[in-house]
Amino acid sequence: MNKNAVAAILEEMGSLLELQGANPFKARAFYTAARTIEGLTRDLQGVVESGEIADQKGIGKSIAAIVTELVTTGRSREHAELRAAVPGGLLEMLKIQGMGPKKAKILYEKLQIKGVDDLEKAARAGRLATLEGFGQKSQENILRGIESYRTSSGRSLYPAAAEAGEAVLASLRSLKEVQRSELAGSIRRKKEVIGDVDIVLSARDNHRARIMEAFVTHPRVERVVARGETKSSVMLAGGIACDLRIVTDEEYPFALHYFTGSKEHNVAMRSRALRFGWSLNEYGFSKAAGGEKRGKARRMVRCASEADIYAALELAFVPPELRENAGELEAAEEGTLPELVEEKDIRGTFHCHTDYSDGVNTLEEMVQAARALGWRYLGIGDHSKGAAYAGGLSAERVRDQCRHIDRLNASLKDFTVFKGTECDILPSGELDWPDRVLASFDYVVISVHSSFKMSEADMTRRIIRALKHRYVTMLGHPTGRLLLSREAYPVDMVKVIDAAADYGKMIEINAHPMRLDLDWRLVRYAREKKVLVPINPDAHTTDGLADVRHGVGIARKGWLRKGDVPNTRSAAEVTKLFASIRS
DNA sequence: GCCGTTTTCGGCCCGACTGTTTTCAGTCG
Repeated sequence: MNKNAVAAILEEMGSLLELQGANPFKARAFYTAARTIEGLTRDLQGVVESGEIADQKGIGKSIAAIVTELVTTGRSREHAELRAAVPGGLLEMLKIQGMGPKKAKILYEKLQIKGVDDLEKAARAGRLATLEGFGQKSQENILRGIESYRTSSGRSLYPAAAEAGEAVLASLRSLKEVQRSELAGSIRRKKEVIGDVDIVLSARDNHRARIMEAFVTHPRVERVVARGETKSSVMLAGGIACDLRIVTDEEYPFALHYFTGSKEHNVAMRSRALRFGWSLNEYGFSKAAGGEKRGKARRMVRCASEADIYAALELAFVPPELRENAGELEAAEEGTLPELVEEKDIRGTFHCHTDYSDGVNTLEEMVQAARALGWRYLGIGDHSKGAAYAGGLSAERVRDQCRHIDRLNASLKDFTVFKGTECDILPSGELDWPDRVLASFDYVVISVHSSFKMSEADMTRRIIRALKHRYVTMLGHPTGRLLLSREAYPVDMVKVIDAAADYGKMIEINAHPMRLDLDWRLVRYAREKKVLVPINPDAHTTDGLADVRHGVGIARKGWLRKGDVPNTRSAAEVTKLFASIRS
């Protein structure tokens, strides 16, 4: 059993424990362990076999035994017992907004409700409102929750959520009452998948009502979920949830920090604050209850910025992208936080399309757009012949395009167009171009565009075989996730990254808004394995080139420095890099 | 169930909002 499956089972065990009314801290221990397993980049089986599993943070004797059992036998007795004790449908009910373990438990015990369908029937029949602790409003909210659960996954890709959040933020910022404001939450942390949009702003107390009114009546708002003086929640068009929090300007740095998260980072920060004798919340530091017992209380510190909060806890400022409690606090304490790659470091990109295949714009238009971004080069990667659905080029058209690029290069000053291809990886792992054609490019991107339904083992073998090919430069859209609603094809990315490290190949971060598919943990793993990670927008239009910014966000989240991203290098250095990968 | 800068017990982050209460529990982030 692989780590994602193990993590999912631990997660489920946490929920089952909550549904049983077990000690909530016990349930939390399972959630924490799930997160730890999920974040492992080493082969879980190896970690289990060597016995190092029990050394992992948040995994003790009991959970180590469960994980070991899961990895070696594919099942866990304890999990099976929990499953037998709690109807599976209750787990699904927890996904409904406003429905937690306590309510689910009551509904099961009093009304024998065992799942979402039962719940809907009971609510429609008005049977929920008769229960103690429930009422007419709860019943209506539950019905609404069921509807939105069924119509949307409740999660968006980063680019869509960021666009919606920026639109709402921009109109709030136009109000003169607003002092400081920012998108917080997972958008600020640049997660590839976003649960909701969080906005934090500061204003004087007597201005809050007017700002809150502007927020809940914003044109993008479809429904107001909750409305208070300092906090409101709405549903934006497109099923994107959005929260606004208003604080005083003095509280602002604390609120921004708090609502940026992650939850795990916050918990670690609060624990650290307690060691200083302080309690940390979204409003500031205060003397911890029983502070004298926990440690000697120090003088309160006023903080004008997030950096001041970290400084007060004797930490370097942690960039939002790193706040996952994945080693960033230790690095901040030691002063070893990385200098992350920035958008301004990008000097070109390697995977975009022109009207030779399925792109919209001409070669010249794409080059002009790249120059307008201040770039120094552009790599073209139109589709190979087998990609008929995407206007794949014939060998003759490749020759035409190469000559076209030569002519263009001769006319350009201080700008280089690289000849590339996005070559299909055939189901066998062979490439869609013969070596003779591959040799005519400066570099080769390879991608899977067919036979998505292979087993994980076969897909992994297929990709690794293709990656090994001498003319291959980099792997394109590595997990193949096209849309959030459609799962990625199954592939063991840890093995693929290991292979890329062995063969000296690169793996792209595909920054296309619908295809932001390289998880930050894998990006970080690639860096640890010294695999170079170019950021490619997979642009099909001139506008699409600017999508590299989404990739930069994920790169930063994966702890990438400038040197880890080859498209921060000069054209001459890139030319050398391509040549060295080939030799 | 996990953990340890007063360690093998006794904590485990903390506050807003909602809906149901008449002082609070549940949920969420």
